[in-house]
Formats: sequence, structure tokens, C-alpha cells
Amino acid sequence: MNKKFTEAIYELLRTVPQGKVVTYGDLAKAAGSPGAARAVGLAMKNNPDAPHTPCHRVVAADGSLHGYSGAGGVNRKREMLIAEGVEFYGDRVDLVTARWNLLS
DNA sequence: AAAATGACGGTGT
DNA sequence: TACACCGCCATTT
Repeated sequence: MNKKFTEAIYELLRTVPQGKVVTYGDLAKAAGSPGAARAVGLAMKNNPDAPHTPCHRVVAADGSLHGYSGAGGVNRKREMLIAEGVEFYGDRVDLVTARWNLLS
């Protein structure tokens, strides 16, 4: 425990409503360490609190999907987001409309 | 305690 | 736009 970083990531991630997404960088910044985007992704892979944490709503800074520990990989992740109402632009998420503000 | 890892981000080609 | 390289940070081994 103690790992406040990962813990903060989960907390913030839980605030993201369905149909919205956040980037690793924004998540890291909101957690208190801008630039730790990699650490954010690691937290998802190493300890995905599963259904408790919507890790599938986390996308790259350019809106593209990077990875997913769940079944189906990024492929499943993409379809999951579409099912939630996230507007996709090819294989990229429309961050212009689907990006969630972590500050709210 | 030190080194290696990884679901990133930005820039260059 | 796609691919490659470097730099960044926290976690894991």
C-alpha cells in the first residue's frame, strides 16, 4: 500500500463517467506527477482493480489506444468505448468531445 | 539497494 | 500519416 500514486490514479479514473475518456498524461498530472504517463499505464497492467476501475477509459495523448490487459486486447477496448458512446475517428478517440476534465 | 521493465509523450525523419 | 528514437517516472524483480 502506500503507493499513493497508483491509488490516486484509481480514484481519478473512477470519476470518469461513461462515454468519456482520459489520457495517461492527464491522469498522471492530476495524480500529482506530470510526465509519469508510463507509471500510470503500469499501474493498470500490474494491478488493474478490474471492474472497480474503468481502465478501458484511458487512452493515449493522441487519442489512440495503446494496450489492454483484458481479453481481446486493445481491440476489445476500442469496441467497449464505442459501446459507451465515445465518438471514434478511425482507430482514434475523438478527444475533442470525449476527453473528460479530471479537474471537475 | 540497484537494475530492468512498461498499457507514454514528444520530436524527428 | 506512419515509423523510429530519446527522455520521463513509478513499480517490480
